[in-house]
Amino acid sequence: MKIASFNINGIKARVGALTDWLKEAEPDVAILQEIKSMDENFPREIFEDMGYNVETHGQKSFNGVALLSKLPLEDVTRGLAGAEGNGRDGGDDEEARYIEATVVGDKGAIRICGLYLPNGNPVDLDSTGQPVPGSKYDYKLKWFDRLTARAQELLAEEQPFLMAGDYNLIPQPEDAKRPEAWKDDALFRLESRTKFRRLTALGLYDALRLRNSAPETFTFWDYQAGAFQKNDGIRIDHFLLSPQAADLLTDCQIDAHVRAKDKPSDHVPIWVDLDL
DNA sequence: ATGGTAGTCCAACTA
Repeated sequence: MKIASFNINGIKARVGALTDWLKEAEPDVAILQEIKSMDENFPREIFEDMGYNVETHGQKSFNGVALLSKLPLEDVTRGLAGAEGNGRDGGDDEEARYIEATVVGDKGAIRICGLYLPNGNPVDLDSTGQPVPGSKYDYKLKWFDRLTARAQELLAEEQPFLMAGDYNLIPQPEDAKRPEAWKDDALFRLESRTKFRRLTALGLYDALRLRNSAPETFTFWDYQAGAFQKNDGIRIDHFLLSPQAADLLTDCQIDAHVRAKDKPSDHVPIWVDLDL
């Protein structure tokens, strides 16, 4: 079973690039981020005509996640528990960033968690260096805590699951062409990386690093300053696998060539193949 | 320090 994640940066602008890649890559499941569309405006028929079931969790203009699957999407849930009602998440995930569903393959089921973790910039700190409550950076760090809580719940079930998407997080210096340029950025600051490390330390596996130790392996290149041509990128789109899912992993790849096509997203797809 | 690009949807925000 081939499961892919792709931050498409706007479905309206990406219908062509997305359908081209789907035809070429033929994933069984595609986890999408930044659809930037309300549910009723998502062009679901285009993907249904390609044989995909479609579940969206959208909002107007910003964020928004979706699942496309050739197999039925069961027990779909939208939003991540634990919102605080701090005005930014409205107490119930005002920002559409999370969706879950179960897919059943020939050899068993897997719970698929699709996420678009907050960017977190600008980093807003008080005089003691603590993130300002209610700031974007604070929201990012708290969102990590909520995701970690959900991972703990799922790990207790001891079943295959994965959490995939745009984590807006550079795990290590080798995951950026120019790590020094990111040292004070919410994508690389120590508080953010500590949260990511705490999540993986529960016992989740970074699928790419189970299969690939090649240098300069990135999933995002800024549109500006010819970043892709210089391979001035970062690795921020990740598949984290539960132990039971990691046991099924047969491959993990990044489709970097997609970034060189017409009207590309600034992210490229990353996918895993599981023996399911 | 600014502006460089892109998407959404026409003002400004997000990345």
